[in-house]
Amino acid sequence: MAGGRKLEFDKQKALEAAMEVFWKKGYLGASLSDLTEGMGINKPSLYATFGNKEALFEQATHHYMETCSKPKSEYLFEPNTPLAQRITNYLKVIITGQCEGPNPKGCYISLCVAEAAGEGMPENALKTLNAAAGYASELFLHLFETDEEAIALGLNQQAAANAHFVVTLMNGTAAMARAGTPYEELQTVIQNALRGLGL
Amino acid sequence: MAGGRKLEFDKQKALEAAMEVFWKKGYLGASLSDLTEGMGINKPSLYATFGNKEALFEQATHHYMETCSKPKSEYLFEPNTPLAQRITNYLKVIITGQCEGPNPKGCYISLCVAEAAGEGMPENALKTLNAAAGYASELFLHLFETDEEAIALGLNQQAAANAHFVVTLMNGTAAMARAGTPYEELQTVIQNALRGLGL
DNA sequence: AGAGAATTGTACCGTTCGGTATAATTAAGT
DNA sequence: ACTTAATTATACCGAACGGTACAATTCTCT
Repeated sequence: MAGGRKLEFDKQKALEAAMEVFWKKGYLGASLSDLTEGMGINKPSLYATFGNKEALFEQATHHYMETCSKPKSEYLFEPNTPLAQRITNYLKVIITGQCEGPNPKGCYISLCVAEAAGEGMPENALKTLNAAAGYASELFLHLFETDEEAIALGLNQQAAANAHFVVTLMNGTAAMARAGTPYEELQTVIQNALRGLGL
Repeated sequence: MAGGRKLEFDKQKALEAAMEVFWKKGYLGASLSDLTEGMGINKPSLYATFGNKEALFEQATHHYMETCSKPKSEYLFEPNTPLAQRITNYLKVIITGQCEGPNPKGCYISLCVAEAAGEGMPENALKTLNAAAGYASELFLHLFETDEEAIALGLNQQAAANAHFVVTLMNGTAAMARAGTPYEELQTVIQNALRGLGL
């Protein structure tokens, strides 16, 4: 006993489109008109499929982390690769993602976190965002504390400070990329970053 | 032949308050209700005194640059002080301003530039913002190209790249500060930054 | 074919947005 | 005291906000 009209759009494609809208406009900056237009559906379909704006944001944020953020972390743990090379590769692909390609410039998370500090963001959206925001810090903290070469180089002694440094720089490249700085100009900071870590 | 009722508020105090509202909420995020409430005046007074939201933003941005941004640059040109010390002092006061005090966390310009990339910002506000955004880059470019000690250290050879590095990091600390990172955790990046410059 | 379930488009809800018209105040100059 | 100029408070404008009711459409199952 079932039936009913079929969905006329691809749920995953629509979520991807919503992610791009939030990426470009932020949570508060993205209106329902922006979203429905970008997703190619109308409001009742959006609400029936994703709940409401806040729930859609949570799903879009999760999608961003899973498809754009987390996969890049593999570069940091590539076997048989010197630490400096791994960090270089990681930062290169991060900055590339911030500057180039079809996606909006900058970092989805960094933008929305900046927006969130101005208040006006609903509670669940904040929780989702805070969870995502801590990911990069924990990633580098874990790297500097447990990586064999990092320990040999003494980076584990000030693992937290070193992790803060890299994450801060990545937030900086995100801001610069969003402001329009091209990859070629931004990529040079990788060398400074490695020197700043003593590599 | 004059006369008329006296202004019941301090123009400069009101502009200062408007600056804080934009600093906290961004341009689009700051509603007229936010502004009038923060400034302690009502809408007709705001429009009579400052023009409209966009004109008020231009004046608030100018006020920010003159009172918060530019004065700190003196630390970079303090006589009889080693370059590393000057940069350290500058970054310390910058990060302090981003993390502590009565003002909103982070950087006014960095926030609004991030907002501007999402479109929806009026033209004159964009122009004002772009002019302000280039200030820090030019400052460090000028420092690395003309400072005696910088030249002796060879920092002028890659002056643009080195300036980009510092400015990128400052945008990063602004983002971290806005997200709530305290001064003590953020201040450690200064050492990494100096090492990254070879100092 | 017909009944029931689900999605669609349209039109609307109350609220807030940036901005303003109007009229009541307050002051200066004659 | 009276006119005139400027600021104040209130109330309002059309548009856009997030969200929803409703009816028409499209499907599956009997």
